[in-house]
Amino acid sequence: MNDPAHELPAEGFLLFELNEFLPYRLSLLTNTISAGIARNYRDQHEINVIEWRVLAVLGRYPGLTAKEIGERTAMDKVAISRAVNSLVERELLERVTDPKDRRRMPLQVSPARGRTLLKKIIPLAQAYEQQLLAALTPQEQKAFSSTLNKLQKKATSLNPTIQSEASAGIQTRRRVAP
Amino acid sequence: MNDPAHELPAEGFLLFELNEFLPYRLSLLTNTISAGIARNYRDQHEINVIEWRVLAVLGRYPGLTAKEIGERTAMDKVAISRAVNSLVERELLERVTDPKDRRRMPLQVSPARGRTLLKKIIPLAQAYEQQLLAALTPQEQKAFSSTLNKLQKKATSLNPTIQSEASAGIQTRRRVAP
DNA sequence: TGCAATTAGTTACAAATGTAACTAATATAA
DNA sequence: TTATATTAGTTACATTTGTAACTAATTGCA
Repeated sequence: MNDPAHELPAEGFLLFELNEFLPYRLSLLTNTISAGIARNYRDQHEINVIEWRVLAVLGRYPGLTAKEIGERTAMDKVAISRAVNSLVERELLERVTDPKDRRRMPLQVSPARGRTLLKKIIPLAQAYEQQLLAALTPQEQKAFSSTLNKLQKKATSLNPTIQSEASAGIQTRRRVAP
Repeated sequence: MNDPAHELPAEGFLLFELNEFLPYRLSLLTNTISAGIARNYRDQHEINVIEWRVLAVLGRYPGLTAKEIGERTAMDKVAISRAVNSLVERELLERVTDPKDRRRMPLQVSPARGRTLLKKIIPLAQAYEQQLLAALTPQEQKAFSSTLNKLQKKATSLNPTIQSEASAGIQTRRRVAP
């Protein structure tokens, strides 16, 4: 805003205001929203946020494997593996082995328990989202959505290493037995 | 029998799209940004995000106690305690005991190491923020900031229990020795 | 073929984080 | 006063999460 005050004061307090710092503000908002949602999922339905996301993605795209869920959601593959195992144990997901490639294990929301749970949770999630959005005018909603997309793109492009080790020649050497 | 389209399809996939779900989108953006920042803080300066926030708040408001930092930042008091101890050990913070109330321990960024570090990190944080904001027009920036505030307010109001146990009569009983 | 590299998913372990209970100091009020 | 409650901060422990290494299956190419 104002000008050549590029120098920080030599003494006294520093000018930086954490509360106006965009990454901090985003983090705070996300935490507030996640806390509310997570508590609800956990208390009412015994699933955590990762499990909810896995169910939601598979509800929309049946037959994805754990790997493909990771590609769609940018969640860690170990986290997905744990969530999937827990959901399969509780019979919320069905898992089969692809006979053409026995490493792949396509997943589906189980018609009985899984789908029933999703049909209960999805409307709750949508209602919560609507309550949040009610704080905004329709124009604000559209602008916010568009801005989120732009920031996501920018933030991704600014990040040093995301997804580079598999491609480049940075080999992940297996144990060497000489 | 007759059917308003309020019902989810009885079979096939469910309509819900995680990628358009606001809480998920916010979480994804925050994680992308935080990952970039955290990596930088950690690799270049050996501090984590909580420690960075503690330093930043104390740089602006010298003399706050751990408790007061918590009130300003909505961070957990145990997390703050750990961050403060680590920073004091590394002589980035100075801690004294308030003689008027010996439970309180006002904190300050140490003039030598602490302030030097902050003067290095603050401009980096600001530069990162500017790179993000460069994806937006000035009008978009203002609108986004305003919308974040509205959503934060709304999300806070929607949350069931935040900060209610200290006030209400939900006593945290100490051990009973009969 | 056959051997190195790659891939999907899991396991083991360390580091980070949350929760509850704790100590020490102060406040309250009978 | 003195006992009870409250407050600031810490500690102990359990749970969650991230990282690296691992198995099993498949691919690719010499």
